Amino acid sequence: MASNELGGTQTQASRDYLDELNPEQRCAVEFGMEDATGGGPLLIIAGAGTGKTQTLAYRLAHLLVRGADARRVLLMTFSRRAARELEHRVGKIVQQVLNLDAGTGHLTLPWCGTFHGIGARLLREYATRVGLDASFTILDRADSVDLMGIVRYQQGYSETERRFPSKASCLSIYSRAVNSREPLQVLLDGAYPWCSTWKSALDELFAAYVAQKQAQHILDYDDLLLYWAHMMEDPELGGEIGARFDHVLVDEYQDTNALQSDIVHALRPSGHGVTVVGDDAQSIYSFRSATVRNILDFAQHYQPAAARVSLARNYRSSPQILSACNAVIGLAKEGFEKRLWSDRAATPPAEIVEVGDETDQAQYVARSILERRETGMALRNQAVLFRTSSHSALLEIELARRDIPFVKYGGLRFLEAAHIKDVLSLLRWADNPHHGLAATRVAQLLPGVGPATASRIAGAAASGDMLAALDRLEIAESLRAPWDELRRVLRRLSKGAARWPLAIGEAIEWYLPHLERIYDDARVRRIDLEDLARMAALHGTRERFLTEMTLDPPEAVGDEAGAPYKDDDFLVLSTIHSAKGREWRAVSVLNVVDGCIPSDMATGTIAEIEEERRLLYVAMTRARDHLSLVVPRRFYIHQQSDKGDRHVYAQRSRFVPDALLPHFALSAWLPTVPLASSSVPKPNVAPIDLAEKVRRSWERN
DNA sequence: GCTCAGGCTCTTTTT
DNA sequence: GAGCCTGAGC
Repeated sequence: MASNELGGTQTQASRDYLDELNPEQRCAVEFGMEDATGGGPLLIIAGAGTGKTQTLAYRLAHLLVRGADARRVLLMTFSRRAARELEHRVGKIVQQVLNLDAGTGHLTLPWCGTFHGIGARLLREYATRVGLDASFTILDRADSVDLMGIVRYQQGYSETERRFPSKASCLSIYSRAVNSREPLQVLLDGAYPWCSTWKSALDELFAAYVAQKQAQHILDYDDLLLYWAHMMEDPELGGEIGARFDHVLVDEYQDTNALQSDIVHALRPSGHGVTVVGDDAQSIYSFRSATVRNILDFAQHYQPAAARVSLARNYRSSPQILSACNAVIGLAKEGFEKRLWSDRAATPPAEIVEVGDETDQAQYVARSILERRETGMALRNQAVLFRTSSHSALLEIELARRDIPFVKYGGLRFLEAAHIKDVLSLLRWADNPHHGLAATRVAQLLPGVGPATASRIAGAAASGDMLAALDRLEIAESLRAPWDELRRVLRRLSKGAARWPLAIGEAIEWYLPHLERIYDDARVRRIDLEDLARMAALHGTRERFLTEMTLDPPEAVGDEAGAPYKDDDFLVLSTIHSAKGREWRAVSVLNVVDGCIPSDMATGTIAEIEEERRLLYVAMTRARDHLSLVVPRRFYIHQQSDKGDRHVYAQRSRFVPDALLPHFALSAWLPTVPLASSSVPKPNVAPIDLAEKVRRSWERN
């Protein structure tokens, strides 16, 4: 697109647009520009709110303005949302600098996306050269767990007396091993000591899991990186892929794992044209094998060492909020020493609010959100963050009760609902006849078909011409009608026959009778299917729809689906992980107590606890003008099988010890006394103010 | 070979 | 409260 026009259009007028940057940012943007290759490796340490995206966008724009070819720039971000935003910002800057009018068309960076997304693209392109089927299907996490479960069962590890790790544990061990590139025994001893004795059994299990994936022409998330890394290790192919790019930029480098850093290093072994950006204090993805060592050791990886620029001026938060953030991260054990500073206008200090229990917490938060809204702060400028998706359950009820619209990020996804997976499985099976996992899932929807029949059906489908093979298959007479229906829809969906997006309508139409039969709440689920159909229409082909739904699933409940709601004002609820890179004027953090932050699932090792500390830091640094940490004193514990529900007293999070309290304003909040307990007449009660009551009836409460 | 009931375990964060 | 495994009954 615009890249062609960019070559040679370098102008003098473009110099002063860098004046908007502060000296450190400018240094990062201009680094190595005297060199046609963009200079040696560069590490940008960008603290929270220091204009990281801005700096990266300017550096990219600067490269393009000075003649770099947009098609030869590889930009990897953590999420698709971040990729889109960067692309948009770069386009705007370039357009302004070169005085292109809006009609010139938007600049596109064709190689801009997540590691997994870029990996998938390269693998499809090089599939035939590396022995893959170019129409491979990508397995999402839940499907990977299911496949691991099947293999686990086939290998005979599911007999209970042997107490073998669960399918989910098996997959997470496998995934950790792949992404960290650690030998299995080392990984087990370090992170899964209770599984250490299963080393050789796990070796066998994983070998079978890999064989199954290959037989079914499917890749899981880890494979997208693993096969890519393997391609890079081949001298010829690796060189060829590396030579396609002049510049490699990686955002959120603190959250990359060993496999990803190997890929980056292999793309450009000399480090020329490599820029990585990140903040070690915000590393929160070690459960996905991300290692903060990548960023801590990046500079020394090269000879001579990579240049390093640190951004410490914070543009986001008020000095009061920042001092609380700095205090919390100041207690961390390791990291680049840096203190963020801000000269924004003063605000009241960050708050710690004690409430009675989680019910009070929900009331307090809902109420304070409405109060701020009354002062003119729109709901969309406010967010509520929490460690675990379920922590917001009570608040969601309270918000619904008060008619406060919200969107929730993180946690259970749309795609994980059984009825969505059923329909997607049908499409995936039609797309990839070898996909036994999808095939067995679909076949078992037919009443009277269980695992045995389903696996016969899947086996037949994988052998050559799927439709002919299924026609030949012997199926019990009692299954005749549903079996005919299934083959009919498969024929209509088969490659070539299916027009997109009409095909999804056919798939849903076939599925509806099964939906009605299986679920009591079929009507609600049917609405989800309508949403799915709408999303499908936004993608050009079936293959792209299936790939993108897996790699970039709709992030929020209600996201994408409800276009008419887009203009509405709504509150954001989000897990802290999903809040990365975002900011709001007011942020409330729920359950700032030990057991939630840090999660009691993550207090085993010092490294885990340190990561939980960074998690709280990430949550706090999202706030611009208002921050409150909510501390419920009493907790109801459900799901403790033996004694039933009980409640426990919680301590304020260990990450905010008494010594840090001077950085906060402390308060306690009590719910308004319920009417019943105040109904005893008190002396000197004021007369009932009916006028007040009438006025109040117009207030939103 | 399919389905359903009953007893067991585990419970986070996500591309 | 859900998911997993087993075993009884059809």
